[in-house]
Amino acid sequence: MIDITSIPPYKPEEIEPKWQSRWEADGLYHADPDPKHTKFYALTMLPYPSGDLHIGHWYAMTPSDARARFKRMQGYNVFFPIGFDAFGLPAENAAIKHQIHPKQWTYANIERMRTQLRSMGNMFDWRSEVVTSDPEYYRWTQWFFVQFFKHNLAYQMEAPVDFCPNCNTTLAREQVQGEDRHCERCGTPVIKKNLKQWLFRITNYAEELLDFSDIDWPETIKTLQTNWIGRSKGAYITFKTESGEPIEVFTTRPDTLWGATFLVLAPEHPLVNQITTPEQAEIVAAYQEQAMRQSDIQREAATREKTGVFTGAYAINHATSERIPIWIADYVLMTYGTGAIMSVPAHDQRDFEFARQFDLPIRVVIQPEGAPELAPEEMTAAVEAYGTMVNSGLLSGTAADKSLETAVAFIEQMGIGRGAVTYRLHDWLISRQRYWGAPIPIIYCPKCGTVPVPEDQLPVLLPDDVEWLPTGESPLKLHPTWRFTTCPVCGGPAERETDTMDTFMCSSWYYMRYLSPHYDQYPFDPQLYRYWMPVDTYTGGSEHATMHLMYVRFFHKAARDCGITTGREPMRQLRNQGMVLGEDGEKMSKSRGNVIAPDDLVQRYGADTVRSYLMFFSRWEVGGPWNSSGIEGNSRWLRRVWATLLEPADGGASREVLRALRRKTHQTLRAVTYDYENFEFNTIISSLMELLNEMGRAKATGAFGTPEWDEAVDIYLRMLAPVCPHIAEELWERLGKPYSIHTQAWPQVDEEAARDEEITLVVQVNGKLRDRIQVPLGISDAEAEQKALASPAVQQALAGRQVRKVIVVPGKLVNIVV
RNA sequence: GCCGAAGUGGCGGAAUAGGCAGACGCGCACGACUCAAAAUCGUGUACCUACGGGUAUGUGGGUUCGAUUCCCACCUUCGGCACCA
Repeated sequence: MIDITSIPPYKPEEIEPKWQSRWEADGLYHADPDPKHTKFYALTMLPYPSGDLHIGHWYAMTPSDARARFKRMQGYNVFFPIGFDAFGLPAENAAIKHQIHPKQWTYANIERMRTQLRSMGNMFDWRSEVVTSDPEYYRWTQWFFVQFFKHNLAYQMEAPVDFCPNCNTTLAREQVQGEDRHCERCGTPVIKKNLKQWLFRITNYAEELLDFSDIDWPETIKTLQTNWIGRSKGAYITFKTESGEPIEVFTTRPDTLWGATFLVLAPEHPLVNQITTPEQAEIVAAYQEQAMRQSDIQREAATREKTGVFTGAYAINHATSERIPIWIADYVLMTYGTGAIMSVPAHDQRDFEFARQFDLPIRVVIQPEGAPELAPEEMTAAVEAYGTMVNSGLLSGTAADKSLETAVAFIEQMGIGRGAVTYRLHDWLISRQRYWGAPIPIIYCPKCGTVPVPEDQLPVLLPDDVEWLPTGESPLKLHPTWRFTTCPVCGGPAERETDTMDTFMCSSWYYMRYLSPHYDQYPFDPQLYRYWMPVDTYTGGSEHATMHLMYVRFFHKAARDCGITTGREPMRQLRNQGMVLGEDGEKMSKSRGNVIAPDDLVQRYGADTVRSYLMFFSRWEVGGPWNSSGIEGNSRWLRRVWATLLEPADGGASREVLRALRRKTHQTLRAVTYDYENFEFNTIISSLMELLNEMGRAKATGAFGTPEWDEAVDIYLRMLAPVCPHIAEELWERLGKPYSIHTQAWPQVDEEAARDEEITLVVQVNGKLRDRIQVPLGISDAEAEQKALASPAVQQALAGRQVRKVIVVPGKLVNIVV
């Protein structure tokens, strides 16, 4: 009899901290360049130190860690670093609310989160840790700004910009979201403010950003970025006012030029005041003011009635030599194209509505194929389809498929315009009127103008002795001495820029700093850069699609053009995880009381169980609601792994049982290898559960202690190690295998062992399942057909009917058609 | 309105993708162990059935010997965009 009590119980609370300290002490996860191994840079998005590691962090990081471990066992030299995106508003809000310095708040949170992160048992190389609010980090953030400034990729502009009245700062276009145009961080609707701000020329890279050919990124992210960039092909066309003032418009339909019966300018268009006639001046001014106020409140839905006023001025349509009126209307946006349009009411719905509203002429110049002949007075909507050009002078009769290029050629020949491409994308506004960020390293000198801080004077340090006003105004502006300095060029008195940088700037290059976080000659050690870059796999949330994930691509390309980086893209492969919801299916939030705290789970079940459940409960890219009883299943599974592998049993299994055990072991290995590679984490766990069930059955029939059993155990632990690193290490040791399992090689599939000897042949009659018969592998089609027809169940289903056709799918199925 | 993703048992999901629908787990039911309970182990678990079989992967069509998988139309949910000329 076997003495069950001799088996020690599985105690994750003991083995997990034990192994974590041992791995740490041994530097097990340190990655250094090694020419003998292919490098693999695995990266998970760095967390913001909000105070507590939440289940979302675990969900993002655990599968990334498991896959990094898998890659390492496959023989890659894997670098898997971690850090903190430590600048940002919450720290400052805490400062204002609780009278605690943002630095103190941030660094205390980081300390706490480091401990929590360690409890996950990830293979982070902590030597590479980066904190973006450390002066030795933001020195180089500022340095990048200076390089961009020198290469004319950073510039200052005064314009109406999006401003969050709650966060008290300007925002980039990407950080304004939704129909009500609210702040990405706090949800408050933004307002427009006329301010002088720093921007990066991301629009220079619009075309290159649309090219995803070098990278393996999810289609959804590529689509979101493509839509955000919003490329439109068309033409610029210059009209002239009667007094000879040029007005340039952008259109995607140069083929409709002959139908342009009026022009519309945005109310803020700089030409408006110049061209407005004295009689119209008052009404135009009133409209401008109203439009200004309206954009200050909120932009309304697209369905609202068109408004606008006539300027009194006329322009000449060079194509028709016609005199056409110039209007202003708020449906034309100053921020897109040239802020002016040619209005073609017959072929653009918005222009149509405007023309009907104000009784402006409508002229048909496109006749779509198959449509009844269009008559302006009968139209109830614009016809936007392409078609044959009509009423278009020399170009009349041009077919739909040629109309665009023919029209552009005509316009260019006439010298009134040119083919062009515009983008919806705006330049990246990086100025923030906040304290807790990297100061923009610029000095304003009354004599020398705008001067970058010399590189050897970086970083521009944030002063510690600051005070917050309840108004939320940046303390840097109010600091008694900090802003006053001397000009680095002439030495005269000068002032510092008091704005800090968007924190997305900090997170645009951290993957380079990880390589050498304390290197003080350059943002990174070039030798390490050559070895490790680019990032091979990047993981994180898809909510960053048009922010971080676009900025980081821009940044890398811009840095390349400054001669700093190489390669077109920073991250070769991207995968996004979904979100863990509360048990009620809603987003977790303190106010809802549905928050699942990972620390509690670790205490109750151990990190390995939490890890395996997170990888098991849903498709990783989808996520879903937490289930408190679901995790019990994973807890049971690991206890069963423990018992099945450790508890001895009697031997004496038959050859068939052992053969079947080997087959299942290697089939599982094949499936699990595929799943790790392809981010299909949930089926890794179910395959491991299945194999354990099979091992349990084999053990009950005497497999324990046989070479086949030992092989199954060995392969099992190696497959388990990336998901549950602690229990795998502990069992590995208890079974007398050499430390550490995490430096072992990934096992090879023995295809011979994995091969089925018998297969289940599915027999259908007219596509309906009638029988399943066991046949040897490699059976001929004729034999399969014969066996299928011989089946009594099939004979019954055939009921004596004539067989018309038999389809045999080798190794799978026979379908008999009658 | 435009762009994109997704709809499979009571629940999470599987089916490497035209070829056995529901793997694995949760839950539930029954049984074993126990004075009892918990834990553990075992068995069962899509629906209907006149026990022959029939019906099922959001709905309706289509292609095919065969469709969760491909095509068309529609419905629902989620995400993005918002008069972008």
